[in-house]
Amino acid sequence: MLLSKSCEYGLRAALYVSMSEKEGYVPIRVISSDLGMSAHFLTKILQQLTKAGILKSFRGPNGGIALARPASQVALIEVVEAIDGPELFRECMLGLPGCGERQPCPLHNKWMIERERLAALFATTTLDQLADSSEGVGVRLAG
Amino acid sequence: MLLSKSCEYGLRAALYVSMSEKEGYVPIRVISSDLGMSAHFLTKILQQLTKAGILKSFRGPNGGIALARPASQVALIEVVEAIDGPELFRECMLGLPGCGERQPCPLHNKWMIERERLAALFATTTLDQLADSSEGVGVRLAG
DNA sequence: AAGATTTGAGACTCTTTATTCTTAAATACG
DNA sequence: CGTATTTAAGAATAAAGAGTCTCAAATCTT
Ligand code: SF4
Ligand code: SF4
Repeated sequence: MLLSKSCEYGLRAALYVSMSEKEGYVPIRVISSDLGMSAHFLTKILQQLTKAGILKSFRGPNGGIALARPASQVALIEVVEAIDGPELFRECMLGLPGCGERQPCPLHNKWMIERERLAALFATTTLDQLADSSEGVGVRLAG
Repeated sequence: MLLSKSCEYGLRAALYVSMSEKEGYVPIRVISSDLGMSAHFLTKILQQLTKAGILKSFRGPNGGIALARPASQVALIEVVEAIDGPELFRECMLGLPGCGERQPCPLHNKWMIERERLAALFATTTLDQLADSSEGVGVRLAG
């Protein structure tokens, strides 16, 4: 699995928030309901994004979560690394320590290229790029 | 994590076998010792490769495992799919069902390209290509 | 002030993956 | 035959990930 389930949920929720037209905070309950997730579980995941400075939260009635920055300034890689950590973009394919530092295997070069492409894809894609797509059709975020 | 730990171990062991110059069967105990793995655990993993027709095994003294086919005819993707299954090369990045069939997000096209590149990398690279590398220096398979 | 709403934090349970352990089956050799 | 060697199979345990539950803290409304 490329991304953990928590990470998938976090990304989908972040996209949901960036797509919600209203200005204020969106209750987690609403998000979880719309995306078919457990509210408790999603709350836990979104706390990680809040701690990472990607989301901001507000308690009480009319509370919820919102993007801490404009969607155009949140790259997907920030969400991924906040939840799954940076390992995916740094690890050796065979799980060996000190990737490529000594005796790199021929796979190394090819893998590095793919890994960098993957990192670039996540780093250059922002939430608003996904949210603005589909020309009004709406991005599918639930099954 | 791109590949499970079992899969990493299986790949490393398969590379080890394809690099061992001797003709006969290599005892799992020797492999596990050289690669710093538990013999019991590796045995279990290699059984999956044997069942998949990638390795052949032989019991008793002078027994062990060997490639069922020449290393030049074993693509890495076979090992990966025998252990981790084909999900990695088929799944949606956000874990949504029916990837791309309806309302594909803009990430979809980019992700499909990367996924296909990844699949191609595993599909076109064979064990002997890795084993023959490093011009005698030897491929590093242990930490 | 009182009660309702909503996130924060953490304990807890369940499931999957990782790892170890035990026993059986096949093979070689004296 | 009897014993040592080695894989096969599967139970048992440990660790990590996924998901649930409880309670506290902040905030709003009345
Ligand atoms: S060279 Fe290949 S096997 Fe060695 S650390 Fe890099 S990716 Fe891993
Ligand atoms: S379009 Fe994007 S989000 Fe939708 S299924 Fe394909 S990869 Fe997943």
